[in-house]
Amino acid sequence: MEEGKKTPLIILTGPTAAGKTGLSIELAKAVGGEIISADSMQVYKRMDIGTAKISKEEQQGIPHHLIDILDPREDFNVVKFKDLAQKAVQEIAGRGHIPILTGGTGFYIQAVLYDIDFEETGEDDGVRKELEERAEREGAESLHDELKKIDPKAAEEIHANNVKRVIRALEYYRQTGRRISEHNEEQRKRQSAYNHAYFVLTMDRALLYERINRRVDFMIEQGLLEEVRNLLKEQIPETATSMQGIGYKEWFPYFRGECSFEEAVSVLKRDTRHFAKRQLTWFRRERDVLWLEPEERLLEHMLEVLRERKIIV
RNA sequence: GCCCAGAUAGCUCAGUUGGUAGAGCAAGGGACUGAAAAUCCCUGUGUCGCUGGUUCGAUUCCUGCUCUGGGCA
Repeated sequence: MEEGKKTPLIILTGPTAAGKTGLSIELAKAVGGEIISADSMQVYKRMDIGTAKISKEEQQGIPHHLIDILDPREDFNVVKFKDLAQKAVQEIAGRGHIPILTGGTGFYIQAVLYDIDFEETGEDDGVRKELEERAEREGAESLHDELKKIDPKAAEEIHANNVKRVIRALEYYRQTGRRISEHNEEQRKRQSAYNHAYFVLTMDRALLYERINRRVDFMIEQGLLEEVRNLLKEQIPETATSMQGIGYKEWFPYFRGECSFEEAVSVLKRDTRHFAKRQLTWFRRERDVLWLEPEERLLEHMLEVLRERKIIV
C-alpha cells in the first residue's frame, strides 16, 4: 500500500498526569478527530475519580471510544482491547475522521499499532489456574525449570521470579504447541499498518512527580474514598483486575485498619510515581517516538508534524 | 542548670572488639507481545555532627562543643 492510502492514526500518550487528556481534546478539535482511549482502567464503569477519567463536559462533544464499556467485575486484557480498538479505528476512518489513540497503557498501543497477533486460543481452559496452583505449591523455580525444558530461550529471557510471565509462556506452549520465544521474535518484526505519528508527552521528572502528588490529593478531595467504598459495597472482589488499579488497591489495608490514612495516601502517591516511571521506560524503547514537552506552541508543532507526514492536510 | 540517650546514604536505622561502612524504604535504570495502573530484574562513596587528643592509623576510644529527644530540677 502506498503511504497516502494507509489509514491515518495519531497516538498521543505519556506518563500519568502529564496532561494527555486536555491536549487530546485540543488536538481532536484541530484535526477533526475522534478519541479512542488506550487505558486499561478507564474501560470500567463507576471507576471515574481514581482513573482520572474524562468527564462528559470535558469531552466537549468529541466522540470518545472504549471508556465505560465494562462492569468492574469483568476482566479485560490486551486481546479484547486490540479487537475493539481496531474496529473503532476503522469506523472512525470510515467517517472521514482521524482516529486519535490516547491513554497511558503502552502495551495496548503497541498491540494496535503493530497489529500484534495474539492467536485466538480462548483463556478459560483452566491451564492458567492449574499453573498458578502449581506455582503456589512447588514454587516459582519449579515452573521455570519446566519452561527450560520446552523453551530454553524463553527461560533465559524470563526471570524465574516473574511467575506471571513464566505461566503465560507455559500456557502458550500447551495451547498452541509453539514456543513463545519464537512467537515473540516474529511479532517484534511487525511494521505499523498505519500512517501514524506517535507522540509522547512528558516533562521534567521532578515537576511530573509534583503534579502526581497534587493530583492524588485532588482525587481524594473529589471523593475517591467513597468511590472505592461503593465498589466494595457492590461486592466487587479486591482481587478483580479492576480493583488492582492504582488508586483502588492502596485503600484496602486502610479500610482493614492495617495502616493510617496518611500511610495509604503516601503509598498511593508512590505507586503512581513508580507507574509513571515504568511508562517512561516503555515509551523510551518504542520505535519512532516523538517526544513532546510543554511549550507555547505545542499544538501547532504537532500539527506541523502531522502535515509533514500527510496524516492531515 | 544537671543527668541519660542519640547524632552514620534523601528517610528510618544497623555496624565497625580502632584498618574510612551496610540494610529497608525513597531515587535511578531496565525487561515486558492474552493480568500491563499488572508482573519482574539491576544499581548503595556517604566530610560516619564539629573540635582537639591518644594511636602507625579514629567514624569507632577519650576531652570539649553544637544540635535533637527523654528525665530531674
